[in-house]
This record gives sequence, C-alpha cells and structure tokens, in this order.
Amino acid sequence: MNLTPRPVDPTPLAHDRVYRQLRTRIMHGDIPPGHALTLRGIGKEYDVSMTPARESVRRLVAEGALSMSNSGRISTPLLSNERIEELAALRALIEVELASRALPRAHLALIERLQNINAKVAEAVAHRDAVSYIRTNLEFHRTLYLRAQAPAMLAMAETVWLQMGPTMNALYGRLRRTDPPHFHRLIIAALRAGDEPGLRLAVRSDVTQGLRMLAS
Amino acid sequence: MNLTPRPVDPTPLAHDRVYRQLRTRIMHGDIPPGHALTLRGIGKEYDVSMTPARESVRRLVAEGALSMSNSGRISTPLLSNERIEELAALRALIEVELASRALPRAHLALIERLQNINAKVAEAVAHRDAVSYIRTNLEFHRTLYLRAQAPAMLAMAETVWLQMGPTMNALYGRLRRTDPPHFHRLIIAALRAGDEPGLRLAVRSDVTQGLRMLAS
DNA sequence: CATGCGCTTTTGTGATCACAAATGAACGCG
DNA sequence: CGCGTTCATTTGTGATCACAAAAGCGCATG
Repeated sequence: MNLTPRPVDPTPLAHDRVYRQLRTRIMHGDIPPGHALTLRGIGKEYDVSMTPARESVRRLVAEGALSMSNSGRISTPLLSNERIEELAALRALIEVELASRALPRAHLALIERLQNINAKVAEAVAHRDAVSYIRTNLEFHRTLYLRAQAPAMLAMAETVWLQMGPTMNALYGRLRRTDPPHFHRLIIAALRAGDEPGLRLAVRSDVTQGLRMLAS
Repeated sequence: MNLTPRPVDPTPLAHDRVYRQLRTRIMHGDIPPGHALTLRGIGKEYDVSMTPARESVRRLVAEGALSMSNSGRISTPLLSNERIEELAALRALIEVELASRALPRAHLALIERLQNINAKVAEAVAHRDAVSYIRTNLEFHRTLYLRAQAPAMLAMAETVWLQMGPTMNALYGRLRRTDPPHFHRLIIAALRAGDEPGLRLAVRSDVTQGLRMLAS
C-alpha cells in the first residue's frame, strides 16, 4: 500500500499558473477596460512560451474575462451600459439564492469572520484603494456563499465578477464617498437574526448599488 | 471607400470549427456522461493537429462542457445529483428572468414560431429520439429567450445547458412517457395572455420537471 | 485465481517554427 | 495640411517535435 501523503503536483502547470494570475488581476480590477494584451507579451511576462499563454487566454476568453476581436486581438472587455445592467441582474439573481442557501448554515463563527472582512473593506474604502476594495468586497461575498455548498452557483457568480472586474475599477474610481459599506452591515444583521427576506433584500441592494453610479 | 459587402471570414478558424461541432454534440446529448476523449483523437476526427484540438477542449472545459482529471485526461462530466439540482436551480433562476424580459416583446409571430417548434418537440418525443428531443426543446427555449435582448443572460443559460447535455441524454433515456410537452403549452398560453406570473411558473416547472426522474 | 510488478503504449504539456493577416507608421500625392 | 498608399513590423494560428507522466497490459508470483 503506497499511499503518498502528498499527491500535490510538484510542478504546477504553466498554463494554469498564468491563467490564475491573470484571472486574479482581472477580477480585482488591476487591468483597465479595453487594455490590449498579446500572447508574446504574456509569455514574456510570465516566462513561458506562447503555448501556455494562448491556453490561459483562451480560457479567460471563454469565461468572458477577456474578449477577442474578430482578428484575434486580445483585450479586456469594454462593457456597454446594457451589459453592465445584465451582469448586475445576474449577480442579484444568483447571489440572492446563494445567500439564501447559506443562511441556515451560517453560525456565529462565520458572522464574525464576515465582520473582520468587512473591517478590511471599510479600510480599503477609507484609503480610496479601488483594487483593495474590490478584492475584500469579493472576499466578503465569497466567504458567505461558500457556506451555501453550491459550487456550480458560486462558479457562475465568480464568472460574473470576472466579467465586471476591469469595469468595476473604472466605476469605483468615480466613487467619492468614504462611507463604510452600509449594505454589508444589513447582510450581517439579517444573518444574525435569521431573517431570510431581509437577507435577500440586503444582498440584492448591495449587488445593484453600483448601478446608481451609471445613471449619473 | 472600400466597403466589402462580405467581411465574413473565408477560412473559418480550425479551433473554432472544432469547438462549435463538439459543443453542439455535447449540448444535444450526443456524447454519454463519462465518455473519454483524447486530443489526438479529436484532431484526427476533425482533420486538424493537436493545437486546435487542445484549444477547443480548453474552451469547453472552461465552460463546464468537459472535465479534466488532475492528470489532464479529458471526458464528459459525470454529474452528482447535488450538482444536477444546482444546475436545475440555476436554469430556473436565469430562464424565468429571461422569459419575463421576453414577455413584453413577444408578439404573435414569435408565438407561432414557438408553436411550430413545439410540434417538432412532440414529434421527437413520439419517436423516442432523445437527441432530437433535447435539440428541439432547447430551440424552443432559445427562441423565446432571444426576445429578451439579454445576451449575457442567454450565454449563462446556454452554459448550463451545455453542462447538463451528456447527463440529459441519460436522464431522458429513462423517460417512458410519450406525452407532448405539457409545460410548453402553458408557456405559450401565458405568453398569449400576457400573464407574467403564469409565465414564470410555467418556465420554472418546465425547467425543473426533469428533476422528478432523479427521485425515482 | 487473485495480486503485485515491470514494460510498452498512450496521452497531455510546452517549445519552436513558418505563415498569413492585420496593424501602424512613414511617405507621397493632391 | 489632409488623406490615401505602401511597406516593415507585430500578432495570432496551426503544425510538429521532444519529453515526462499516466494508463493499460501481460507476466510471474504467492
């Protein structure tokens, strides 16, 4: 019986490493909308050949994190207002369901973790750090949704986050306010009270609040 | 002013052609769950080298249409009952919204088209042809949802269909009944009456009906 | 007959190269 | 000075190859 205690891959696949790093940067808004990328540039940046760069790009294009022109040029997507509205509606649909499924499993330790993350969110807002804000905000939501035990739904939600990443940065760049996140507190309060309708409303409000900045 | 009337690509990209054909086969349930594929096999089947085969597979894996073992082996996914429930819930969430958005734009010509498609669905059911049933059933839904003018949502819905494709065939293989699609008639009736709550209920019922076969 | 071992084959990964199309800049013409 | 043309450069695509790991298979052993 040769049971190796560590079946972890000692050599992480190159294309996967490139994919993961690019994905994180895009989701957190590190790359502005419409920014052009090249396969050779990516390969050079991550010290790999064109092949893994192409595979990671292909994957990110499939997830909507990058877009390709009909001639194959790669760039972060430029979202129309209609598409942003759609993505926000998808967030509302999926994340309200995820929160609802997480509610019966949300015990006190989780709520405390959410409060700690929320403090980091408030800090990022105070420092006007858009990338930190996006990252901690998503961490808040993901931490809650992980409790729903619904990996397919969570993956869908993350895909939507990914598509909005570059635009989110540009959007929150206009954000003048330094308020701590209001709806996050409502979410936590609803979790504590076991109030499902309140939770659904709070999540929906939090997810669609960014849309108001578009109207201006 | 050199405006070419046909900017269509005369040489369709190889990887895209392979991707599209594989995607269609998977979505329609042409490939059973757990079926193994190889890059060289795909390349040989579509008369391309490994490179386009790899890219199309990478894309399909990103969409959940195929799954890869940790050693890179490719196969259609074997869905657990929990995952099927999740995907059905996602269908319900997204497609109810799509139908709701399509309702105000649904005029008579659309309803007639839906009835024609529905006749083909009934024919497929009568012939016990699972693949035809899946194809025409999805055509029914897609035709309705296209009216919603919500491409991001439709893409999400199609991704869910894609993930369920192989399993759908196995599921409907157990279907003994030869009834014409009942809920499709309800959908059409609700569209005709402009009855939004009725439409939402009918779509939700149609989308989740397949789950009952799992309980048995 | 079941099981563990070793070998052959299969398979995915990544690098490199040739090629064609698109891009962009320099140039010249009106 | 504006604008179309031409050409060098950049860029994505697809094919091929070497390589290592995994899988499948047969054989010997208990």
